[in-house]
Amino acid sequence: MSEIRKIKPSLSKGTRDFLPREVAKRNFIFDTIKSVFRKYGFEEIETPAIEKLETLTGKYGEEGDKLLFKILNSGDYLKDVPNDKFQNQNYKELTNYIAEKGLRYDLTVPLARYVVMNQENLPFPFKRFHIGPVWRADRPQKGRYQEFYQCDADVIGSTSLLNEVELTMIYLEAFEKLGVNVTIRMNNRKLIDEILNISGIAENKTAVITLLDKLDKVEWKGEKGIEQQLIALGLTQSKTNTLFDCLNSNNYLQFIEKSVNTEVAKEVKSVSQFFEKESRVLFDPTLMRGLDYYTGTVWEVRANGVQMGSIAAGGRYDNLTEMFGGQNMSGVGISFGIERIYDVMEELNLFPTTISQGVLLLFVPREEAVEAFTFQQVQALRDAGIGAEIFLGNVKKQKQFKYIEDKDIPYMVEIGENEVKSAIFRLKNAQKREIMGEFNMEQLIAKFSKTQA
RNA sequence: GUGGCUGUAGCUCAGCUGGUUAGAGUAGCGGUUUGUGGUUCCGCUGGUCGUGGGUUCGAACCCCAUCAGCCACCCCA
Repeated sequence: MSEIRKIKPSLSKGTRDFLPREVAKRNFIFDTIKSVFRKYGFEEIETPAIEKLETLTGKYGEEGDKLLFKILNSGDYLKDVPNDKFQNQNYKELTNYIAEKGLRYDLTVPLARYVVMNQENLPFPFKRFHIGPVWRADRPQKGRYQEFYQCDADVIGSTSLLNEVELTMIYLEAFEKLGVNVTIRMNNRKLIDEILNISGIAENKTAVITLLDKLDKVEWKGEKGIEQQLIALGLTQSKTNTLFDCLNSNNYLQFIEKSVNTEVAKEVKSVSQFFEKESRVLFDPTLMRGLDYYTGTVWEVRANGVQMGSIAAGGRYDNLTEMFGGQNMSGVGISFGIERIYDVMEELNLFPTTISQGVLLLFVPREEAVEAFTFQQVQALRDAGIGAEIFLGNVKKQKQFKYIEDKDIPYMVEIGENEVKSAIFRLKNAQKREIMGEFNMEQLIAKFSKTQA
C-alpha cells in the first residue's frame, strides 16, 4: 500500500450489502425452492460468473448487448489495438480489442454453453437447477439491480409437454410452501401466431405482438389505445376486430379447439387439461412474453394482493443450443424472481417469525468469574448437537437483550454463582419474556434435541 | 439509453424569502435506577448538508456539472 487515503465508503451502482437477517430470509426462499426442485429430480449445477464475451454477445438482442458488463483485459490492454480503431471511435469495434471477457447476463445462455460442452457427461433429458448472481448494466429501480440472483430450473432435450406440467406444478408447490398467493398465467407462442393468421395479419407481426403485450399498461389506454396504434401500423379495422374477438373470446380453450390449427390446439390442451380445476393457473391469450426467444409455452407468475410486476417467468425455447454448434435440443425452463419474491413476502409479512440460524440458546455469564463454567455448559450442548452460544459482550442487560433480539435467538439462560453451585438452569423464552422452568443439563439436552430434530 | 423527482447524524426527518455556532427523535457509547433484570433518568460521541465547481459580503438553501436513490419510458431468457 503506497498511500492510504480515507475514502467515503460506498457501493457500486445497483449493488447491495445484505445484513445477516436479510441473508437468512433470502436463504429461506432459496432453500424452499431448492427442496422442491430436488424433489422433482432437478440437480444443481454451477458455472463461472465470468464468460467469454463471444459466448454472451449477440444472444440478448441489441438492447441486451448494451447491458453486458465487459471486463477490461489485464495488463496493457491497448497494445494490440490498431491505430485506426482509435480514430474511428467506434466503441463496438474497439471493444473487440480491449475486452474478451464479460459477466454473465443470465443463467440460460451459460446453460446452453454448458450443455454443448458437457453433453457426453450429462444424463438426458438434462434437468438442472441453478441459483446464482447475474449482472446487467441496467438503470436501477426498486427491485431492479445491476447485480441480482436468478433461480432457474430447466429441462434440456425433451419435447414432452409433461415437462410443462411438471414445471407448473413446481411453481404451485414452491409458492405454496413460501406462503405466497399467486396467479400463474400461461400461453403458447404458436397460439399467438395462429391468432395473427386467423386475423389475416401477415406483416409487422413482431410490432403487433409488442403492442398487444402492452394491453394492461395504463399509458397505452387499454384496448382502445392499442387498437389505434394497430391501425396506425397499417392494419384494417376488420383485422383488428377479428384480432380482439379472438383474444376476448369467453372460453379461450374452447375457442382454440374450434378455430386454431389442430396441432397447436392439441399441444395447449395437453397441458391445460391438468389444470382445469386449478384456479391458480390461467391460460391467457394476451400473454406475450419473450418475443424473439420463446417458441412454445410461456409462463408468467404474479403475486395476488400486491402492486408488483411478475415475480416469476419462463418458457420453452427450441433453438438455444444451436448457437454453440450443438445438435438442436429443445429446452424448457422456469425462473423465480428472487428479489421481487423477497419484497412481496416482506410486504405481506410472510416470513416465519423466527428463521432459525442454528443457535437455540444464549448463555449469559453474569460475571467474569463464571465465564469458564458457562462456556463448559454451552460446549456440552454443542457436543449434543444443539446450537448454543455464550454471550461475551457488554454486561448491561439492555445490550444482552438487544443481542438476543437482533439474532432471533429463542431462549436464554443466565449463569450466576447460584447456577455454578447447583447446576440447575432457569430457562427463559426470550421472545415471550417468560420463564420456562428450571432444568439441569441432561434435561436441557433432552428438551432441545427434540426441537432441533 | 430518454425524461422527471430526491439527496442534511448509522436510521427517520426539521432547518422560514440566502444570514452568523446546522437541530430533534431514534440507534450507539458511558453512567444511573430497577425484585433474575428488556424499566427510569442523566451525560457523551456522531455532519466536508452526496461530491466538485460557480454566483454572492455571505450558500444546506440559488445556478452548472457529477455521483447515487426513486418514478415513468425502453427493455427485462
